[in-house]
Amino acid sequence: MKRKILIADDESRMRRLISDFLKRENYEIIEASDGDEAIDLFLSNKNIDLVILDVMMPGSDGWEVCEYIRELSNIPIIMLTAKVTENDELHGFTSGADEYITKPFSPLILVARVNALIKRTYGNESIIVRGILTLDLEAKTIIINNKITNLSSTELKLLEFLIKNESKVISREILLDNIWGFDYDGTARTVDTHMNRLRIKLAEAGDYLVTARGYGYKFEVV
Amino acid sequence: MKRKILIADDESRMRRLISDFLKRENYEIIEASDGDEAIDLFLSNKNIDLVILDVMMPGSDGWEVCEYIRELSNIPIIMLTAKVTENDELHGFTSGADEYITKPFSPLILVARVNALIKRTYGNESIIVRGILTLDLEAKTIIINNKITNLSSTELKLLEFLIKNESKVISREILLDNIWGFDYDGTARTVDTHMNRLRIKLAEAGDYLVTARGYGYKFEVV
DNA sequence: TAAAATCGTTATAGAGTTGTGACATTTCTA
DNA sequence: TAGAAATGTCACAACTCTATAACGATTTTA
Repeated sequence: MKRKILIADDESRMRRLISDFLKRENYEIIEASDGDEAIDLFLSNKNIDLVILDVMMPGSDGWEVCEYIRELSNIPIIMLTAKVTENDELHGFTSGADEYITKPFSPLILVARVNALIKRTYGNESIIVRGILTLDLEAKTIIINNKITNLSSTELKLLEFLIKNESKVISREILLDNIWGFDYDGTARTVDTHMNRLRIKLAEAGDYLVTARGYGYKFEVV
Repeated sequence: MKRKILIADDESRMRRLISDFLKRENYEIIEASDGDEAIDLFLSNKNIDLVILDVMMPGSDGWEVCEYIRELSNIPIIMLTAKVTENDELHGFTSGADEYITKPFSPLILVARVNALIKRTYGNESIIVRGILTLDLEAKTIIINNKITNLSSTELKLLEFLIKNESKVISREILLDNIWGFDYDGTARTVDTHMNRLRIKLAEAGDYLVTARGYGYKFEVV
């Protein structure tokens, strides 16, 4: 899955620099040129995975943006500080940022920190949350509205596969190949039945399993 | 069990910051505003589990407090240093601290270090309590509703392994590998039989051993 | 040494899972 | 709007997996 990163810096050259390096690492980049735009973009893009904030920006500065975002989410945040002053330290502690990088910095350092933070945060995810649905891969259960339901082996594999291809329509053939195995030669109707059973177990989250008539199915949080 | 942590720092904002983050992790916090108070509080609170000391403090500084405490106890100690100097390193070696964290630091890093140190120090305790079940690894017994039952070697290893992987489903293969050994080539049915025997011994806590059909077993306090 | 405890295996009944076909329902198209 | 195509739903039979008891072999304990 391509991770989405929001960068806020008022210097366009700096944004471009960071953006280029991160795109090379296969990240998707969203750029904001000041603090207020950063907040706007954060709110309108619901699945941003990491935020990089310059401290010095017109309008809301980096600290304000950081605190604002931290109110809403535990998403990892990296602060770019021109020089660490006493003030910055105090800000940093209370604003909830995860990492600090002092300007000037080597882009490679930045990339390394981003990679590390992404991995630390999402690397060994055994619990996947999408909307009101929580999938616990270790416990082999789903939780919806505080109700725990067991998933059978096929159901789990099916749901996991669809979530990992979130928003993409997957054909029955591909589902059969990936979940039942390439040599499996049963009918495609089998997929429908299992989707039906999954929807029943997903209950209020059943709508997340979307039929794409003529193509297959996709997982999408409505 | 709630672990008790003593924090000594002369900056109240810093104390509050650390305290907030650790309380969120369910630690109980005791705050000292200088080195002498830290020593007082350490002596008057007999069951402190970990100490965090700022190096720079009026009165007795962090190193002195560290050495003092180390005379009395092997309790884990984390030092907060403004910047690591040659001198600090030398101090560090002789004062007996377990960890160093350089300011400024991310609160999350601190929390992670504290968690790790707590686990390293107290993680391998010999009495494990889960719900109505008490497992005594040294006595090789379990206690349920005041009734003591002996566990055989296999039963003990099985129960311990499952508890240490609480809430995670463990396959029979992994259980066989970890408890019977990699070279063991018996049938997976053996696990079932032992689970059955364990459940009988666990009596009212038998439900803690949950069958995950198609996957294996997990330990979970209901 | 005899009795008791532990252990691995096997057989079997029962419970959960799965695939399939039949039919109902929805959606698309001419 | 009628018919075709695609999908949803249900029931059932086949299949797989698990719980449990019983047994013999081995080890430990009294």
